[in-house]
Amino acid sequence: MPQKKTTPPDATPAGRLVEARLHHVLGYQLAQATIATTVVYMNEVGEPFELRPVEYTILSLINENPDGSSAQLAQALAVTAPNITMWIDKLEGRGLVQRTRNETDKRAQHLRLTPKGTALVVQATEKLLVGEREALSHLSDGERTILIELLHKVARNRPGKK
Amino acid sequence: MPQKKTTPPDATPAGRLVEARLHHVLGYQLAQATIATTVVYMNEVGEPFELRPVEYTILSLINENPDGSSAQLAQALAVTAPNITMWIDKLEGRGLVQRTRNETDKRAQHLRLTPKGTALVVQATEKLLVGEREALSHLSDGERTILIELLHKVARNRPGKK
DNA sequence: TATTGTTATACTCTATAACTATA
DNA sequence: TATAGTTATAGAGTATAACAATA
Repeated sequence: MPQKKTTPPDATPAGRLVEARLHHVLGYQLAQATIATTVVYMNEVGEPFELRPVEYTILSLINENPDGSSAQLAQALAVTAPNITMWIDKLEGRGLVQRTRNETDKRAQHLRLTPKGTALVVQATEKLLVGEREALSHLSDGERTILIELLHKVARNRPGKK
Repeated sequence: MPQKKTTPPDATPAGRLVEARLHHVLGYQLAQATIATTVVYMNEVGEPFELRPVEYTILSLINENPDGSSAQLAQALAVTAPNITMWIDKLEGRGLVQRTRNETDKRAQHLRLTPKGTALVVQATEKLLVGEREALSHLSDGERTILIELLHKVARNRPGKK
Protein backbone atom coordinates (compact mmCIF):
# COMPACT_ATOMS: atom_id res chain seq x y z
CA MET A 1 0.00 0.00 0.00
CA PRO A 2 1.54 3.31 -1.05
CA GLN A 3 1.77 5.48 2.04
CA LYS A 4 3.60 8.74 2.44
CA LYS A 5 6.04 8.90 5.32
CA THR A 6 5.43 12.58 5.97
CA THR A 7 1.96 13.36 7.28
CA PRO A 8 0.48 16.36 5.49
CA PRO A 9 -0.65 19.33 7.60
CA ASP A 10 -4.33 18.59 7.15
CA ALA A 11 -5.11 14.97 7.70
CA THR A 12 -7.97 12.86 9.01
CA PRO A 13 -7.13 11.50 12.43
CA ALA A 14 -6.96 7.88 11.43
CA GLY A 15 -7.01 7.73 7.67
CA ARG A 16 -4.13 10.11 6.93
CA LEU A 17 -5.98 11.67 4.04
CA VAL A 18 -5.71 15.27 3.02
CA GLU A 19 -8.86 17.29 3.50
CA ALA A 20 -8.17 20.78 2.20
CA ARG A 21 -11.60 22.25 1.38
CA LEU A 22 -13.49 19.73 3.42
CA HIS A 23 -11.63 21.06 6.42
CA HIS A 24 -13.87 24.12 6.54
CA VAL A 25 -17.13 22.21 6.32
CA LEU A 26 -18.53 22.24 9.81
CA GLY A 27 -20.68 19.17 9.26
CA TYR A 28 -17.61 17.16 8.33
CA GLN A 29 -15.62 18.23 11.38
CA LEU A 30 -18.62 17.44 13.57
CA ALA A 31 -18.78 13.94 12.12
CA GLN A 32 -15.05 13.38 12.64
CA ALA A 33 -15.17 14.62 16.23
CA THR A 34 -18.22 12.46 16.84
CA ILE A 35 -16.22 9.37 15.88
CA ALA A 36 -13.93 10.15 18.80
CA THR A 37 -16.67 10.78 21.36
CA THR A 38 -18.58 7.72 20.21
CA VAL A 39 -15.62 5.52 21.10
CA VAL A 40 -15.59 7.06 24.57
CA TYR A 41 -19.33 6.63 24.90
CA MET A 42 -19.30 2.98 23.88
CA ASN A 43 -16.47 2.11 26.23
CA GLU A 44 -17.74 4.04 29.24
CA VAL A 45 -21.50 3.71 28.95
CA GLY A 46 -22.78 1.97 25.83
CA GLU A 47 -21.25 -1.44 26.39
CA PRO A 48 -21.18 -1.64 30.20
CA PHE A 49 -24.79 -0.45 30.56
CA GLU A 50 -26.05 -1.87 27.28
CA LEU A 51 -27.44 1.53 26.41
CA ARG A 52 -27.59 3.08 22.97
CA PRO A 53 -26.66 6.75 22.59
CA VAL A 54 -30.28 7.71 21.93
CA GLU A 55 -31.39 5.83 25.01
CA TYR A 56 -28.87 7.61 27.18
CA THR A 57 -29.94 10.99 25.84
CA ILE A 58 -33.60 10.21 26.35
CA LEU A 59 -32.95 9.15 29.94
CA SER A 60 -30.91 12.29 30.56
CA LEU A 61 -33.52 14.61 29.14
CA ILE A 62 -36.30 12.94 31.12
CA ASN A 63 -34.16 13.12 34.23
CA GLU A 64 -33.62 16.83 33.87
CA ASN A 65 -37.16 17.52 32.71
CA PRO A 66 -39.46 15.39 34.83
CA ASP A 67 -43.02 15.09 33.55
CA GLY A 68 -42.09 16.19 30.06
CA SER A 69 -43.95 14.70 27.11
CA SER A 70 -42.69 12.36 24.44
CA ALA A 71 -43.58 14.97 21.82
CA GLN A 72 -41.05 17.30 23.41
CA LEU A 73 -38.46 14.56 23.35
CA ALA A 74 -39.13 13.85 19.71
CA GLN A 75 -38.52 17.47 18.82
CA ALA A 76 -35.45 17.85 21.03
CA LEU A 77 -33.82 14.79 19.50
CA ALA A 78 -35.12 15.33 15.98
CA VAL A 79 -36.56 11.85 15.78
CA THR A 80 -40.06 10.76 14.81
CA ALA A 81 -42.84 10.05 17.26
CA PRO A 82 -43.05 6.30 16.56
CA ASN A 83 -39.35 6.15 17.24
CA ILE A 84 -39.72 7.74 20.65
CA THR A 85 -42.51 5.31 21.44
CA MET A 86 -40.27 2.38 20.63
CA TRP A 87 -37.38 3.62 22.76
CA ILE A 88 -39.63 4.47 25.69
CA ASP A 89 -41.13 0.99 25.39
CA LYS A 90 -37.68 -0.51 25.74
CA LEU A 91 -36.66 1.73 28.60
CA GLU A 92 -39.95 1.14 30.41
CA GLY A 93 -39.52 -2.58 29.88
CA ARG A 94 -36.17 -2.36 31.64
CA GLY A 95 -37.76 -0.53 34.54
CA LEU A 96 -35.92 2.72 33.88
CA VAL A 97 -38.78 4.95 32.77
CA GLN A 98 -42.35 5.37 33.94
CA ARG A 99 -45.27 6.61 31.86
CA THR A 100 -48.07 8.33 33.74
CA ARG A 101 -51.35 9.61 32.37
CA ASN A 102 -51.78 13.39 32.17
CA GLU A 103 -55.07 13.99 34.03
CA THR A 104 -55.90 17.35 32.47
CA ASP A 105 -55.27 16.10 28.93
CA LYS A 106 -55.85 12.39 28.75
CA ARG A 107 -54.18 12.04 25.37
CA ALA A 108 -50.81 13.11 26.73
CA GLN A 109 -48.58 11.45 29.25
CA HIS A 110 -45.85 12.43 31.68
CA LEU A 111 -42.46 10.79 31.54
CA ARG A 112 -40.43 10.16 34.66
CA LEU A 113 -37.41 8.11 35.59
CA THR A 114 -37.71 5.34 38.14
CA PRO A 115 -35.15 5.38 40.99
CA LYS A 116 -33.27 2.71 39.04
CA GLY A 117 -33.32 4.90 35.96
CA THR A 118 -32.14 7.92 37.87
CA ALA A 119 -29.27 6.02 39.42
CA LEU A 120 -28.22 4.72 36.03
CA VAL A 121 -28.23 8.13 34.36
CA VAL A 122 -26.26 9.78 37.11
CA GLN A 123 -23.65 7.06 37.08
CA ALA A 124 -23.46 7.00 33.31
CA THR A 125 -23.07 10.75 33.04
CA GLU A 126 -20.25 10.78 35.57
CA LYS A 127 -18.42 8.05 33.70
CA LEU A 128 -18.96 9.89 30.44
CA LEU A 129 -17.65 13.20 31.74
CA VAL A 130 -14.56 11.56 33.20
CA GLY A 131 -13.99 9.49 30.07
CA GLU A 132 -14.31 12.46 27.77
CA ARG A 133 -12.01 14.52 29.94
CA GLU A 134 -9.35 11.80 29.70
CA ALA A 135 -9.76 11.30 25.98
CA LEU A 136 -9.61 15.04 25.45
CA SER A 137 -6.68 15.66 27.74
CA HIS A 138 -4.84 17.31 24.88
CA LEU A 139 -7.38 20.13 25.09
CA SER A 140 -7.10 22.66 27.90
CA ASP A 141 -10.04 23.23 30.24
CA GLY A 142 -10.61 26.55 28.52
CA GLU A 143 -10.64 24.96 25.09
CA ARG A 144 -13.15 22.34 26.18
CA THR A 145 -15.39 25.00 27.67
CA ILE A 146 -15.23 27.14 24.55
CA LEU A 147 -15.93 24.14 22.37
CA ILE A 148 -19.01 23.18 24.38
CA GLU A 149 -20.33 26.73 24.32
CA LEU A 150 -19.77 27.20 20.61
CA LEU A 151 -21.50 23.91 19.86
CA HIS A 152 -24.37 24.96 22.06
CA LYS A 153 -24.57 28.22 20.19
CA VAL A 154 -24.72 26.36 16.88
CA ALA A 155 -27.49 24.12 18.14
CA ARG A 156 -29.47 26.92 19.77
CA ASN A 157 -30.70 28.54 16.58
CA ARG A 158 -31.30 25.31 14.85
CA PRO A 159 -32.99 26.10 11.54
CA GLY A 160 -36.37 24.67 10.64
CA LYS A 161 -36.56 21.55 8.52
CA LYS A 162 -36.80 23.55 5.30
CA MET B 1 -49.60 20.79 26.57
CA PRO B 2 -47.99 22.37 29.63
CA GLN B 3 -45.34 24.74 28.34
CA LYS B 4 -43.37 27.33 30.30
CA LYS B 5 -43.42 30.79 28.82
CA THR B 6 -39.91 31.63 30.06
CA THR B 7 -37.14 29.70 28.39
CA PRO B 8 -34.61 28.40 30.93
CA PRO B 9 -30.96 29.41 30.48
CA ASP B 10 -29.97 25.96 29.32
CA ALA B 11 -32.36 24.58 26.80
CA THR B 12 -32.28 22.34 23.77
CA PRO B 13 -32.67 24.38 20.62
CA ALA B 14 -36.03 23.02 19.62
CA GLY B 15 -37.41 21.02 22.51
CA ARG B 16 -37.12 23.64 25.26
CA LEU B 17 -35.89 21.08 27.73
CA VAL B 18 -33.42 21.76 30.47
CA GLU B 19 -30.07 20.00 30.14
CA ALA B 20 -28.00 20.85 33.21
CA ARG B 21 -25.43 18.07 33.48
CA LEU B 22 -25.91 16.88 29.95
CA HIS B 23 -24.77 20.31 28.86
CA HIS B 24 -21.17 19.41 29.61
CA VAL B 25 -21.20 16.12 27.74
CA LEU B 26 -19.35 16.80 24.51
CA GLY B 27 -20.99 13.92 22.67
CA TYR B 28 -24.41 15.38 23.38
CA GLN B 29 -23.50 18.86 22.16
CA LEU B 30 -21.97 17.35 19.05
CA ALA B 31 -25.20 15.51 18.33
CA GLN B 32 -27.29 18.65 18.86
CA ALA B 33 -25.05 20.75 16.63
CA THR B 34 -25.13 18.00 14.02
CA ILE B 35 -28.91 18.28 13.84
CA ALA B 36 -28.42 21.86 12.69
CA THR B 37 -25.74 21.13 10.09
CA THR B 38 -27.68 18.15 8.79
CA VAL B 39 -30.60 20.40 7.92
CA VAL B 40 -28.22 22.63 5.98
CA TYR B 41 -26.65 19.66 4.27
CA MET B 42 -29.96 18.15 3.20
CA ASN B 43 -31.25 21.43 1.82
CA GLU B 44 -28.08 22.48 0.02
CA VAL B 45 -26.63 19.18 -1.15
CA GLY B 46 -28.45 16.07 -0.01
CA GLU B 47 -31.77 16.67 -1.72
CA PRO B 48 -30.71 18.62 -4.82
CA PHE B 49 -27.88 16.20 -5.66
CA GLU B 50 -29.52 13.09 -4.20
CA LEU B 51 -26.37 12.45 -2.21
CA ARG B 52 -26.19 10.98 1.29
CA PRO B 53 -23.77 12.56 3.77
CA VAL B 54 -21.47 9.53 3.60
CA GLU B 55 -21.45 9.69 -0.16
CA TYR B 56 -20.50 13.34 -0.16
CA THR B 57 -17.69 12.71 2.30
CA ILE B 58 -16.38 9.78 0.31
CA LEU B 59 -16.38 11.86 -2.87
CA SER B 60 -14.60 14.71 -1.08
CA LEU B 61 -11.93 12.49 0.39
CA ILE B 62 -11.29 10.78 -2.95
CA ASN B 63 -11.14 14.18 -4.61
CA GLU B 64 -8.52 15.45 -2.22
CA ASN B 65 -6.62 12.16 -2.09
CA PRO B 66 -6.54 10.79 -5.63
CA ASP B 67 -5.50 7.15 -5.92
CA GLY B 68 -6.22 6.42 -2.29
CA SER B 69 -7.50 2.98 -1.31
CA SER B 70 -10.89 1.99 0.00
CA ALA B 71 -9.21 0.64 3.13
CA GLN B 72 -8.03 4.16 3.90
CA LEU B 73 -11.52 5.48 3.35
CA ALA B 74 -12.97 2.87 5.66
CA GLN B 75 -10.63 3.90 8.43
CA ALA B 76 -11.07 7.64 7.86
CA LEU B 77 -14.84 7.34 8.03
CA ALA B 78 -14.94 4.62 10.67
CA VAL B 79 -17.14 2.41 8.57
CA THR B 80 -16.66 -1.23 7.62
CA ALA B 81 -15.07 -2.44 4.41
CA PRO B 82 -18.24 -4.01 2.96
CA ASN B 83 -19.93 -0.70 3.55
CA ILE B 84 -17.35 1.19 1.54
CA THR B 85 -17.69 -1.34 -1.25
CA MET B 86 -21.42 -0.74 -1.38
CA TRP B 87 -21.09 3.05 -1.48
CA ILE B 88 -18.36 2.96 -4.11
CA ASP B 89 -20.56 0.63 -6.14
CA LYS B 90 -23.33 3.20 -6.08
CA LEU B 91 -21.04 6.11 -6.86
CA GLU B 92 -19.33 4.20 -9.66
CA GLY B 93 -22.74 3.27 -11.03
CA ARG B 94 -23.58 6.96 -11.21
CA GLY B 95 -20.37 7.64 -13.08
CA LEU B 96 -18.85 9.70 -10.29
CA VAL B 97 -16.01 7.41 -9.19
CA GLN B 98 -13.57 5.23 -11.06
CA ARG B 99 -11.85 2.11 -9.72
CA THR B 100 -8.46 1.27 -11.21
CA ARG B 101 -6.29 -1.73 -10.48
CA ASN B 102 -3.08 -1.13 -8.51
CA GLU B 103 -0.38 -2.66 -10.70
CA THR B 104 2.21 -3.18 -7.98
CA ASP B 105 -0.27 -4.82 -5.61
CA LYS B 106 -3.03 -6.46 -7.58
CA ARG B 107 -5.27 -6.92 -4.55
CA ALA B 108 -5.60 -3.20 -4.03
CA GLN B 109 -7.20 -0.56 -6.18
CA HIS B 110 -6.91 3.16 -6.72
CA LEU B 111 -9.91 5.40 -6.37
CA ARG B 112 -10.39 8.46 -8.51
CA LEU B 113 -13.19 10.85 -9.34
CA THR B 114 -14.45 11.16 -12.88
CA PRO B 115 -14.71 14.70 -14.28
CA LYS B 116 -18.43 14.49 -13.50
CA GLY B 117 -17.64 13.47 -9.93
CA THR B 118 -15.12 16.26 -9.49
CA ALA B 119 -17.54 18.87 -10.79
CA LEU B 120 -20.22 17.63 -8.44
CA VAL B 121 -18.01 17.69 -5.35
CA VAL B 122 -16.72 21.17 -6.05
CA GLN B 123 -20.20 22.51 -6.58
CA ALA B 124 -21.59 20.71 -3.53
CA THR B 125 -18.81 21.95 -1.27
CA GLU B 126 -19.32 25.54 -2.34
CA LYS B 127 -23.05 25.31 -1.67
CA LEU B 128 -22.36 23.71 1.69
CA LEU B 129 -19.88 26.35 2.79
CA VAL B 130 -22.23 29.15 1.80
CA GLY B 131 -25.22 27.45 3.41
CA GLU B 132 -23.41 26.80 6.66
CA ARG B 133 -22.14 30.36 6.74
CA GLU B 134 -25.70 31.65 6.40
CA ALA B 135 -27.14 29.27 8.94
CA LEU B 136 -24.36 30.14 11.37
CA SER B 137 -24.52 33.87 10.84
CA HIS B 138 -25.01 34.33 14.56
CA LEU B 139 -21.41 33.17 15.01
CA SER B 140 -18.59 35.53 14.16
CA ASP B 141 -15.93 34.53 11.65
CA GLY B 142 -13.54 34.08 14.55
CA GLU B 143 -15.93 31.85 16.42
CA ARG B 144 -16.50 29.64 13.39
CA THR B 145 -12.75 29.34 12.85
CA ILE B 146 -12.12 28.45 16.48
CA LEU B 147 -14.94 25.93 16.43
CA ILE B 148 -13.56 24.22 13.33
CA GLU B 149 -10.06 24.07 14.78
CA LEU B 150 -11.18 22.73 18.15
CA LEU B 151 -13.26 20.05 16.47
CA HIS B 152 -10.29 19.14 14.32
CA LYS B 153 -8.17 18.91 17.43
CA VAL B 154 -10.69 16.57 19.04
CA ALA B 155 -10.76 14.35 15.96
CA ARG B 156 -6.99 14.36 15.48
CA ASN B 157 -6.12 12.15 18.40
CA ARG B 158 -9.02 9.87 17.93
CA PRO B 159 -8.67 7.00 20.40
CA GLY B 160 -8.46 3.40 19.21
CA LYS B 161 -11.58 1.29 19.23
CA LYS B 162 -10.74 -0.11 22.64
C1' DT C 1 -0.61 -16.73 6.81
C1' DA C 2 -2.07 -12.04 6.28
C1' DT C 3 -4.38 -8.55 3.55
C1' DT C 4 -7.60 -6.21 -0.05
C1' DG C 5 -11.76 -6.25 -1.50
C1' DT C 6 -16.16 -8.59 -2.35
C1' DT C 7 -20.58 -11.30 -1.57
C1' DA C 8 -24.25 -12.97 1.28
C1' DT C 9 -27.00 -12.22 5.03
C1' DA C 10 -29.05 -10.66 9.17
C1' DC C 11 -29.84 -6.99 12.28
C1' DT C 12 -30.57 -2.29 13.94
C1' DC C 13 -32.54 1.89 13.28
C1' DT C 14 -35.58 5.07 11.07
C1' DA C 15 -39.46 6.80 8.43
C1' DT C 16 -44.28 6.71 6.54
C1' DA C 17 -49.00 5.67 6.85
C1' DA C 18 -52.87 4.37 9.19
C1' DC C 19 -55.14 3.87 13.49
C1' DT C 20 -57.11 5.14 18.71
C1' DA C 21 -58.54 8.15 21.97
C1' DT C 22 -59.00 12.27 23.42
C1' DA C 23 -59.61 17.38 22.70
C1' DT D 1 -60.82 18.85 12.90
C1' DA D 2 -56.61 18.67 15.25
C1' DT D 3 -53.39 16.55 18.50
C1' DA D 4 -50.76 12.76 21.50
C1' DG D 5 -49.46 8.56 21.19
C1' DT D 6 -49.48 3.99 19.18
C1' DT D 7 -49.26 0.07 15.73
C1' DA D 8 -47.86 -1.97 11.42
C1' DT D 9 -44.81 -2.12 7.88
C1' DA D 10 -41.31 -1.07 4.70
C1' DG D 11 -36.97 0.93 3.80
C1' DA D 12 -32.25 2.64 4.69
C1' DG D 13 -28.03 1.74 6.70
C1' DT D 14 -24.77 -1.15 9.21
C1' DA D 15 -22.30 -5.06 10.85
C1' DT D 16 -20.64 -9.99 10.81
C1' DA D 17 -19.10 -13.96 8.50
C1' DA D 18 -17.42 -16.33 4.74
C1' DC D 19 -15.13 -16.07 0.43
C1' DA D 20 -11.67 -15.08 -3.69
C1' DA D 21 -7.49 -13.24 -5.16
C1' DT D 22 -3.08 -11.74 -4.17
C1' DA D 23 0.87 -10.92 -1.24
